[in-house]
Amino acid sequence: MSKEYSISELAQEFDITTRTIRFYESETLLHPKRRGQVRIYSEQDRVHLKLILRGKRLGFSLAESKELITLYDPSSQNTKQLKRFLEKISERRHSLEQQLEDIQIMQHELDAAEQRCNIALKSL
Amino acid sequence: MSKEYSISELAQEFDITTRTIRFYESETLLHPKRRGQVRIYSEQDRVHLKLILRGKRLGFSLAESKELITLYDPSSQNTKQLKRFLEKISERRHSLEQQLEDIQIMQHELDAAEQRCNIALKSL
DNA sequence: AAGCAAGCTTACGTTTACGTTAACTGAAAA
DNA sequence: TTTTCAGTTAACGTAAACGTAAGCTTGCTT
Repeated sequence: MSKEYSISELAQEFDITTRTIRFYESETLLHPKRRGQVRIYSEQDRVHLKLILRGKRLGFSLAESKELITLYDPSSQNTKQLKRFLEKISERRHSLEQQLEDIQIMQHELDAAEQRCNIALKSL
Repeated sequence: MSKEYSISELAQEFDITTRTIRFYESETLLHPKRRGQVRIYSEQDRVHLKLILRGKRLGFSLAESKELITLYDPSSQNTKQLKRFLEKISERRHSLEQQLEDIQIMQHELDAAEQRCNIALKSL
């Protein structure tokens, strides 16, 4: 049996609140098991949470992250679904490439800004 | 004299609404001139708008983009300010590097998901 | 002169992503 | 046994980022 986690373990590991984790569940992004009424998280759940948080850092909405998780799920789908998923993947790829470009531009701008600052500092 | 833009010109160019542009102004991220009560945007304003939208794509809040614009402004600052700016630059750089890593991971995941989809499609 | 498009202000509405009590439960420690 | 702690549901609150609608002005254009 794979490892199990409590809600506060995950909250600590990822530096978020338990409220946040429960909220993700209420938005059906997570589906922990229950022992009585207490939530038990599997390794899969943990991976899903990781995906959500990574998505967040990339500016994805929860709805988008939810899609990503579905897309990540190797469960059975029909041809039409799979083709839609491939389209989604392509969309995401474009978005990521745009972000990559944005990041590179920003990094250059930060370089330039830093230089200007340092020059200004030296001239004081 | 550098070029001037109307609000709808910019809205069209960047595919946003005029409401959005006015909102950015109300949040003091933009400072267009006025001809009467009509807003006139300079090339600088356009660049600032560009920065804001790039920030958005990277998941920055408007407050953060506002900082970036200030940081981008080569106006006169004292030593303390400049040092704070350098810190901010360093923070941003870390954030961008994290994002870069996230993007790369995601791209690999998309690769894998795409493969799985294609394999599943062929087996039908 | 009349109308229409583009712009303006004001203000309330909406969605997303949680924060924040409140009030309860069950297990464990003192 | 009492308290404490981690967990639970339910519900209302909130900040950010605009959307939307009303009602007004201005500058063409027909």
